[in-house]
Amino acid sequence: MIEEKFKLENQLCFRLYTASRLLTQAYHPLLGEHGLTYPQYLVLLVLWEKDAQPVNDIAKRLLLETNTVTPLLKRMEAEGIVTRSKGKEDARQMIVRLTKKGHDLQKKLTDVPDTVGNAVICENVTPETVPGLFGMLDDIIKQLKQ
Amino acid sequence: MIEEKFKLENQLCFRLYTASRLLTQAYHPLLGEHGLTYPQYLVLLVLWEKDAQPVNDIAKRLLLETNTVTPLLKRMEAEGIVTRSKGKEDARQMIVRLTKKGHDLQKKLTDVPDTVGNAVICENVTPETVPGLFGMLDDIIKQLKQ
DNA sequence: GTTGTTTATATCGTTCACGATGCAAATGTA
DNA sequence: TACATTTGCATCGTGAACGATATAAACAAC
Repeated sequence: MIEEKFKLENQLCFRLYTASRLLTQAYHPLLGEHGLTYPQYLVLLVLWEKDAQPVNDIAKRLLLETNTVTPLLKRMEAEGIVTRSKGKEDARQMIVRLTKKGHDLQKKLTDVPDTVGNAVICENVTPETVPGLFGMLDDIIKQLKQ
Repeated sequence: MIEEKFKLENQLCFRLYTASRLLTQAYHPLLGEHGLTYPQYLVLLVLWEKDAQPVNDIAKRLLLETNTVTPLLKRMEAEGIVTRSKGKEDARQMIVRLTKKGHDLQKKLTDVPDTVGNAVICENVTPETVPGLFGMLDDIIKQLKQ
C-alpha cells in the first residue's frame, strides 16, 4: 500500500504544475494567432507597464533568470516586437524597448485577458473566490522566494 | 496608463506559472541528489501507486502527451529506474515497470514530501487552508480539461 | 592606476512541453 | 479476406527553464 504522502492527489506541486500548463495552453490559440508564446506575452505585459527596461529588470519582474529571458528577447527582436540596445549610462545593460508592432499588439490582444479569465470561471472559482486564491498563491511565491 | 486587465498583478496564470516553477525548484536539490528531475519524480509517484503501466496510462494520469513522456521514460530507462517492454496482449503498448532501483527510490525519498510541504507553510497557507486551495486548483484543472 | 570583485548579459548543454507527423498494430466494416 | 480507420507510441523541430560557465563593464581597495 502506497503511503498517503506519495499519492499524486495529495501533491500541491502537481496541481500547480498541471493548472499552470493547462491555463498556458488556453492562451496558446489566442497568442499563436499573433505569433506569440505565453512567456513572450508576459514580457509584453512587463513592457506595456513600463517601456525601455534592462534585461535584468524584466527578468526580476518575472522571477526568471537572464539565461531564460535573453534568448526569449532575441526571438522577440527577430520578430520585430522589441529592440535591444546597449545602455548609455551603463554599457553592460541591454535596454529592451517596444517597437510600434510591439506596442500595437496590446490593442490586438485586448480580448485575451477576459477570454482566458472566463475560461476558468466555475463552481469554486468565481470573482468572489479568486482574491483568496491570489492571496494564497502570492503567499506561496513569497515564501519560496526566501 | 495601462489597463487593469493587463497588469501582471491581476494575472492568475502568471501566479500559477511562478508558484509552479518555484515549488519545482524546491524539489530540485532533493531529487537531484538521486539523479531525478521533477517530471521523473511524478512518473515514479504514478508507478509506485501501480506498477507495470503502458505509456498512455502514465501520460493520461499526468495530463501530458506521450511525446513528452516517451523521451522522459527513455531517460529513466537509461538510468536503470524503469524497464520498457512491449505489451503481450497489445503489441502497440509499451509497458513501463519499476526496476529494483526504481522501487527502492521510494525509501530514499521518504522525506521529500514533508520537506517540500513544510517549505510552503506560511500565514495564509496552512493545513487548514490547503484543502480549499486544492479544491480551487482541482476545479480549474477540471474546467480546462473540458 | 593596478588589481580584485561585483554586476549585467550571453553562451552552452540538458531536460522538459508540445504541435506536427510517421508508423505499425489493432479494430471495424464491407 | 480486403481495406479503411483508429489507437499507441515514436520522431522531429521549436521554445522555454535552468545550472554552469564565460565575458566585459563598472566599481572598490589599495
